[in-house]
Amino acid sequence: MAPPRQHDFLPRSFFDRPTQTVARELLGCRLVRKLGGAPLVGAIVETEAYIGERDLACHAKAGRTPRTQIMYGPPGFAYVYFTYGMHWMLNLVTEAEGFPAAVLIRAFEPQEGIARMQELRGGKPLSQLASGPAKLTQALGIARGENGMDCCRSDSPLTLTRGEVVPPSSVVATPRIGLGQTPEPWLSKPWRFVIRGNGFVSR
DNA sequence: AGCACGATTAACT
DNA sequence: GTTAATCGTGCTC
Repeated sequence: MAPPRQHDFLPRSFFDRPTQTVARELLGCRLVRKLGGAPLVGAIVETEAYIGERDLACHAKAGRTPRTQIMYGPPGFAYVYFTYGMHWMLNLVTEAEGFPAAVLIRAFEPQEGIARMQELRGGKPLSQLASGPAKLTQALGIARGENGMDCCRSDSPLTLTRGEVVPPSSVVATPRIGLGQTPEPWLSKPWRFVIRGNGFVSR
C-alpha cells in the first residue's frame, strides 16, 4: 500500500455510511483548515456519533428545525452549533440525505500551523490546543460562519484527508460525554471513539 | 414573550 | 471536586 498523501480527500461516499463506522474511521484522518496563510492541520483522535431522531442525545430528537436541518441534508457537510452561551462544536453530517445524523469531532493532535493555533487558543500548551470539542473549534477558527460548509470539495476552507490508518485494536469505544439527563439506553451507548493511549484526547 | 437548559471550559477551593 | 460564564434554541404560556 502506498503511504497516504496530503491531497487524499475523503469523498462524500466516506460519510454516506453508518454513523458509528464513520466516527470510528475518522480517527487518524486529518482535518485541514484554511484560514489565510498556511493550513492548520491535525489528526483526529476522538469522535462521537449522534444518530437520528430516536437517539435522545442527538439534536435531531427535536425533529427538523432551523438548527437541525443541516443534519437532514446530504453527508459531508459541516454542522456547527453554539452551546453553553460561548462554545462552538464541529460535526460532520453522515448517512443518506433525509436521515439526520452526524459525528462530533472532539479532539485532534495538532500537526501543522501549531503557532497559529496557539495564538487562537491564547497561548495554551500543545497538549491542550484541541483536547476538547470547543477547544478544537477555537484552535481552528471555526464558528457560526462555517455551519453548512461542504467539506468534500477540494477547495473548501475545511476538508478531511486520509491519515495513518488506526487498527481496530487501537480504538476504544466508551459512552458519550456530557449528556446530562439523557435517558437510557442512549446515555450508555458506546458511541464515543478514541485512539487508545493518545495524549491529545479530552479531559 | 418568557424560560430552562445545554454534545464545555477555565478557574476556583 | 465545584462552579461561574453566557446566549441560541426549542418549548410553554
